[in-house]
Amino acid sequence: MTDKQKASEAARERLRAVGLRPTRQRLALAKLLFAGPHRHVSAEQLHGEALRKKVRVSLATVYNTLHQFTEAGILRELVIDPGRSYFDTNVTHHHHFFFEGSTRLRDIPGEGVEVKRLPAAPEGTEVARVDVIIRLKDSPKRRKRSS
Amino acid sequence: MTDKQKASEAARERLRAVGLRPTRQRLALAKLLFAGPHRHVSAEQLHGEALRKKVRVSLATVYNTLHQFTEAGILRELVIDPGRSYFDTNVTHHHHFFFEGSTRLRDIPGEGVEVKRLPAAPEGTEVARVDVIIRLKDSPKRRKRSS
DNA sequence: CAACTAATTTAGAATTATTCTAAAAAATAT
DNA sequence: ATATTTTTTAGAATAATTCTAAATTAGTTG
Ligand SMILES: [Mn+2]
Ligand SMILES: [Mn+2]
Ligand SMILES: [Zn+2]
Ligand SMILES: [Zn+2]
Repeated sequence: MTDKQKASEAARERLRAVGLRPTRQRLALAKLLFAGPHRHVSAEQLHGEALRKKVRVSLATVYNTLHQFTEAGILRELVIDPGRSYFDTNVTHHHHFFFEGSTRLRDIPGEGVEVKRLPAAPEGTEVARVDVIIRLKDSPKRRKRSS
Repeated sequence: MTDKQKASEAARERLRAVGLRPTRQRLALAKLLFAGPHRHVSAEQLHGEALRKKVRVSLATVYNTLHQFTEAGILRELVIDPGRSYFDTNVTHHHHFFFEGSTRLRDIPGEGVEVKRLPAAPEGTEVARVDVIIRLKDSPKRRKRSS
């Protein structure tokens, strides 16, 4: 079996597992998202990729699909940048480096950070998720000695 | 001296300290933001409050002012909710509870959370800020015993 | 398969938050 | 006062996202 076929199988199986019909669009998007290593994509980015690969799919469907995948638990939505959401194919416990001024995100393994002494969730609520975002800026090459 | 006068003085002094001209609009917004206890506001919210208090100010000026205050270090911008920024009058080190499905934020004192074993910032970058967001959901009243 | 029903996709309009533009107004400096 | 610089503003523009309602497609049943 070719790699392409394997990716198709995997995508089909993934949709079946979460109870979503394996439509042409969803299969194509699932392949783009889950074929290679983990990634962080915006809706526009993914839509662009699909079009480049000659997969005809509307932007509305990309949004619908990303939200369906998120609800199904095979994607995770990240809010990090004002005015744009990212979707993360890595739904295991982990945190993020964010390079300010860019759109780049890098994973930090879940064991790589410990969040200690979390206060209890307020009465009537429970913790849905803990997000740690480490915002990075370029470090100045070298500080001039002050005059 | 009345409380009102004291708030005006304080606002004027705050603007002077960061080198922003004490215009009518900036003074009014500074009073709304910094008079009482710490708060988390969106631009629209603050604009609404100003209008209710008969302070005539445009929404564009509210945005300009919030960004200027942020650059000056007397506000901090929080990205938590897709499609809307909050501005935090508490610029000391602290983290947040966020009540999903609402727009409510609650501070967690900086000492209340410890982030341990942070990996080093990648080469050429340095940590600008570490944000910890604890996303809360309503806890179910009581789970029915499974049948 | 054919017919049916329910789910999905889509184009395009609408909405929302935010930013931009360029002209008027206000603040400061001379 | 006059001049210079900064600020404000209305309104247009932009960008991401959501909505609507009609067309298409998938799964199901006879
Ligand atoms: Mn969403
Ligand atoms: Mn901003
Ligand atoms: Zn990630
Ligand atoms: Zn806060």
